Amino acid sequence: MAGGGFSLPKARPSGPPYFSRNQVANALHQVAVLLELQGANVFRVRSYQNASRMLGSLTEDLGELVATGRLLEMKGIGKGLGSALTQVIAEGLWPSDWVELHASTPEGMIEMLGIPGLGPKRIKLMNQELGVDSVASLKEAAEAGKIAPMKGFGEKSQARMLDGIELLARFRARRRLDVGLMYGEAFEARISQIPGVLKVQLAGSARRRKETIGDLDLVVGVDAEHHESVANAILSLPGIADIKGAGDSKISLILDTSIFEEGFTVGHIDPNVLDAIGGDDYEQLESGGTIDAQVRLVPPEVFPFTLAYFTGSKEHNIAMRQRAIDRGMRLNEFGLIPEAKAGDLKGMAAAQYSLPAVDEAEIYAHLDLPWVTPELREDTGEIKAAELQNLPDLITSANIRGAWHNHTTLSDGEASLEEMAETARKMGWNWLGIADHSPTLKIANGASADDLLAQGTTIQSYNAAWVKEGVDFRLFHGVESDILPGGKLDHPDDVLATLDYTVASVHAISKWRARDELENTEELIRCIDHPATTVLGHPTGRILQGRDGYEVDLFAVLEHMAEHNEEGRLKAVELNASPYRLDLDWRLCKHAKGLGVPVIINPDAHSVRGLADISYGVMAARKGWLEQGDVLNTLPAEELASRLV
DNA sequence: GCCGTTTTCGGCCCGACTGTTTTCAGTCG
Repeated sequence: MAGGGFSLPKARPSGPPYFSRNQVANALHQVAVLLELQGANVFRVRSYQNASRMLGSLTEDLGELVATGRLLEMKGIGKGLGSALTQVIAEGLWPSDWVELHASTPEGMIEMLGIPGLGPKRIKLMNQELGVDSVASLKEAAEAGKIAPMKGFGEKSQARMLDGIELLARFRARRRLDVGLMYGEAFEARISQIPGVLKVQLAGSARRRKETIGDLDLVVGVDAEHHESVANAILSLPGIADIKGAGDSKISLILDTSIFEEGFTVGHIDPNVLDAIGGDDYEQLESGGTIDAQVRLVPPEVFPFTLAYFTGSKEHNIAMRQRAIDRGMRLNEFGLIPEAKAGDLKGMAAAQYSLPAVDEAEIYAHLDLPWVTPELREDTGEIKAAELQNLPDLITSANIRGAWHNHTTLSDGEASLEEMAETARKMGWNWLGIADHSPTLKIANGASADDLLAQGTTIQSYNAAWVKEGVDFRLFHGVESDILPGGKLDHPDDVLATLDYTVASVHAISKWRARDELENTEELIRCIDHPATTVLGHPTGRILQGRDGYEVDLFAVLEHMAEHNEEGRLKAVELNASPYRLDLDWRLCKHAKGLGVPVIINPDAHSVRGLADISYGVMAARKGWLEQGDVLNTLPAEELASRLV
């Protein structure tokens, strides 16, 4: 979340609107969390959460919604929130009870929510009884044995809290998608080889391709006669560091790196990314790493229901469940059960009356919907789109013909121009763009104008040779220019004019993070207005699990880019495909698409191996509802070239 | 706090597991 801090932002001086939609959605989320910690009615908490999510996925201008009063007509915005938000946007004043909530809740209590197994109720209780108000003071109290004697707590709870604190310190509780998939696929492969296993599939946020993953969910289909032997076999697989719990249908485990048959390495990481995620300690941390996994064992006829249920998201499930209720049925992890037949039966006992489904598509069909691909299951409009038979035809890796933002040994890449081109061709691409760093970025060995021009000459000669040989492949020549103060680019205009394109990116992260949203937004817009700027590179500078991006109103930036595109000047936004970045965030892809701003997925490869990171970008693009036509990588080389004039 | 072709009150998704209890609350997904 941009900004990071858990506080209500200051109103921008230029309002109204005094706050961006992101800021308001964030504030609502924070109020929901604070209300939980105060022990407020859970449904009241939920309405704040719903409103936050609704605003976060809105594509209309919030200021306009307030000005026209249409905000009050939106589902989830009633009298209370409606007038509060109107005041926030139109007058720049946060409601006094929100301010009071922030003032009266120690920040450490919010941090404590990140400890697995600890929720708002017990945090509140410990705060009242023991004065615990931070992770540090909780650790102290637990080590002193003060937690266990409390009513409703015990020795085990106390020990679990200490374990949880250690986990939080090591991994901030979530892992990047690439790491999660690596563990998940390895575990899935091992389970699939156990005799008696009919099916096994990774579910949860990994299947939905979220940029970070809390824990792994796997669903295993097994006949009753093999249930016990399969459960035992899973518990004795290599790679299991600890067994947290093992019930009849659910096994809860901690996996470590010994799950990988071929060992574990983190591969090449950019120095500036590495710095943000812990520097030289990172590889050691990751090789000593663990991840939580839950395995559900179910009979084969129940498998699709359990898979759908544990794929989530929670919000998507709630909406689906409601849809079932509207049709007189009950949807859960065991089945889709007509209420009239289920009666008072619960859980698995009711499942015998379930409508049959051999796969997820049949479950959706029972609810009059086409199958919804897991990436879209976030309750951000996919159910409505499915209902209207209007789901996007999502981009796939097979649609990708090339990418623009890649590095060579001219700056900080590990591979030569030739090696990069060769690998791209082997991947079946038709073109590749080279965009090495510009001079200001000394840490990345930014190339001088002369070296850049020489690189251009080499590229021309390669292209000429390929034409001669009848090879359907070409190189594009660009640069990744630092965005300098005033939104300026890092090369003279006459040098930039020799290039096919310019990727403009922020690298002076600490400086940008020290400034406010308004200044950063204006600076980016100035840079986008530079005639040579073609692509806005990694638009927020975030490093997942490392650092938040700088604050910027990307809605405003994208709207500005849209104006250029409408007037025929190509201004594309990068979806940086590095699993450490995935920036543009998928949540904003749909907005870029709606505005008509082209997206380009860039691996930002610093080695031949790095080109493969494109797959993470495609996952994020799919999650962001992008279709072939929204993404420049899908264009044939000549068509792309024609967009550059 | 929101919502309503059973509308202004009484609902709001629902089940598993854990650790604490001896009938249940808290947490999670």
